[in-house]
Amino acid sequence: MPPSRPTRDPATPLREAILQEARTLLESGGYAALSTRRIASAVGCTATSLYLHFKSKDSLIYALIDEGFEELNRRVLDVSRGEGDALHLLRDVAGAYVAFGLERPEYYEIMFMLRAEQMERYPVDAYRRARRSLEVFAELTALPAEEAARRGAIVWSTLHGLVSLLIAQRIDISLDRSALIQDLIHSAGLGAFAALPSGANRT
Amino acid sequence: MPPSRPTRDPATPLREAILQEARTLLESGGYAALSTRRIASAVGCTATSLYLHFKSKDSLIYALIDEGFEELNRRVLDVSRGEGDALHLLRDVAGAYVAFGLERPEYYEIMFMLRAEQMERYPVDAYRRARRSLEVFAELTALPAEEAARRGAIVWSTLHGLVSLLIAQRIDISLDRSALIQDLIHSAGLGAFAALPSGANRT
DNA sequence: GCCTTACAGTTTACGCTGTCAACCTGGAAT
DNA sequence: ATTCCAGGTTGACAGCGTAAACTGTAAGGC
Repeated sequence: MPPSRPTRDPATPLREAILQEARTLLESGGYAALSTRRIASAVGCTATSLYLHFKSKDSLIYALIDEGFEELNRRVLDVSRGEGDALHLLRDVAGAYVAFGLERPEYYEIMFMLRAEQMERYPVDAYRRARRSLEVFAELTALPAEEAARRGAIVWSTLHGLVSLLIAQRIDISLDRSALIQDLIHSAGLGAFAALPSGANRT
Repeated sequence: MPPSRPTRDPATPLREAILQEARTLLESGGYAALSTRRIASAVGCTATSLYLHFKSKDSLIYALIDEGFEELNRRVLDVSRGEGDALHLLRDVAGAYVAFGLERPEYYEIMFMLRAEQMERYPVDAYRRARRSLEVFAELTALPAEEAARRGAIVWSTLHGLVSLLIAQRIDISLDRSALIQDLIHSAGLGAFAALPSGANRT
């Protein structure tokens, strides 16, 4: 006889079903749409069942964040292995970063726009590993480690500023979006390679 | 006989007392610490009394946001009226913006870091008026309106990126914070004045 | 002096949230 | 046959924003 299935399809065990529903809700309504009870009722179980598979709601969200970083890393690292000089590569990488943010704003939101106290329990080392793609900005500068790290952070800040303001709809809509993005990516290149007061660089 | 005071000190009518307590809670615990019930119990009234003076919790927060913009505008406009060439003025203004963000992170949070759907009801024109200081970035470039607006948005994005990542504690703490800020402000100057592919500019 | 009106607050309640403790239940192992 | 346990459920708790109904008090008009 078949191994006695529960009411749910065993091909998608509960944990995966919960994750899948969380993805759907996130993509359709952003972070605000994620609630344990809503997930549970869509999946066909009770809210507390969620805690059999995830330590907390936060840790469920961390799983989604990980998925987001996986995609971001894939996109960025793909592009970073392309051809061309460092400046053009950096612009391509920057473009890939911005594209990810604008194409998957809900993922970007939980990855980079949640307030710190809501992220407290996200393991620091996991976060560092997850942010792998951000190091690419630094590496492309080919500067000494500390200088490179600073330039990388500057590039990241620059891109993050635009992406988060666009997602939050704070930028004047009368501005030509793609021109703005182009200019800013160019500007990020300047931030990475142009002469800064602090030292080593090339024009 | 005295005009029969209610249990509360009439010198600070309820609306002001609520605002004051909201300020205190915001400054001590950020947006997450703001709850109608917590405010009410600290003030000595019920949660629903709040709705006699504010349309909703959101509109109470808008009042705080307005206060934040008032301070930001004061700081930025003060500096923008200083002496020096446009580039140095822009760096001073950028410095003032960043300083505000880092010195009043809880205000910065509700002003610029809340997700869009939570801000939906903030009147668009009020928001435009509130953001007066952001136009300074554009004005200092002394470029044709459209180009200036784009450059201004780029500068703002750049600064916002750094401030929001610092506030959210996403930037590697091993980096020298003030050097980073210096570099980024320099970089924002480049974004405003350097040659971009799109046209009019000066070195 | 009495009645009306308006205001300023409270009580109560609704539906929502994340989470915990206790309970149940069906199948596998002893 | 009995025990054990993983995987679920029920019920509850404390908190949230907010709407409706109620209460007490002050001021104004007659």
